[in-house]
Amino acid sequence: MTAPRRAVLRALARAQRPLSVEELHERAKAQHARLGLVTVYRTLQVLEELGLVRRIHEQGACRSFAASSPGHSHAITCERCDKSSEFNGDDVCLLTGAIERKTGYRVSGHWLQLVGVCPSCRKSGAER
Amino acid sequence: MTAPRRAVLRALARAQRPLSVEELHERAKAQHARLGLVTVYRTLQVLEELGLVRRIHEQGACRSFAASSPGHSHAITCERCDKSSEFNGDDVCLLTGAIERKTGYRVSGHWLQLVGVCPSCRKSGAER
DNA sequence: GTCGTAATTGAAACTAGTTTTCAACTACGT
DNA sequence: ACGTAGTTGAAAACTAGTTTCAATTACGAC
Repeated sequence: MTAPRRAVLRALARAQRPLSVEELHERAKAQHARLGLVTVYRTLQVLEELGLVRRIHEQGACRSFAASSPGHSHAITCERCDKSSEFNGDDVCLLTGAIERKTGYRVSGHWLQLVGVCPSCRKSGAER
Repeated sequence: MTAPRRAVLRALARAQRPLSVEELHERAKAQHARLGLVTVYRTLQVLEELGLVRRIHEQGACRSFAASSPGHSHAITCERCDKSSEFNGDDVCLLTGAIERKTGYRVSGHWLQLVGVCPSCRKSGAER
């Protein structure tokens, strides 16, 4: 555990929304000025393997990352402010039985990404 | 609707698994020899907007595409042979209520990608 | 505290993937 | 057959991500 890695972790932990590698680099440099972009990539790779970070899949590319709690969970991202939260994913597991029956596949894994409007944007913005 | 586009569509329609842009280019060239890679990119973009093609999101990058039927559905990909199928996604919509209560977000969209073992691989391979 | 080793770092070079540019070409309605 | 708007492919430009390598750093053994 080195200073550069701590800087990346800290920037990720503080973020309220998924960050691209570039953004993360910018922010983490506040903690550790001579941090290299390469180290951000490498640190993310390690953290992803450890399950501490999740990649956020979006429409086109999938280049953003967010901190993730251990255990089975999914992310929901606000379409207005990009803020990202997690929720427990056990409900989804209940669906696998139905899906196995429908498709004939044996389901071994899944992931789900949700988009919505977060509570504070619901208050401030016009309700649809 | 031009010959190059037809070639791309045809290669996609025939594929039993998601294809990368390169693979698609290779296969579509069988129909239209001097097809440019750029055209494949452009055609995919158009088809994606029309909802005829879906991007398959995988562990690391998300670079494969598969034909998709219109309407709300999700993809499931076989982890052994990569074959990809679709299924109706109405079940998942039932979850949004529970998720809205849990997170406070208003859910406006989602997508789900599943991984599993397809029927024919289940037969041939050793059952776990 | 000092030493040694193995892992980590950052810069630069490199590769892969994707987009833009632009002149030539093609589909399609007139 | 003609005109026009949209499409095409090659090359160049660009972006994201990876590899290489010498210098640096963490950390356990002494």
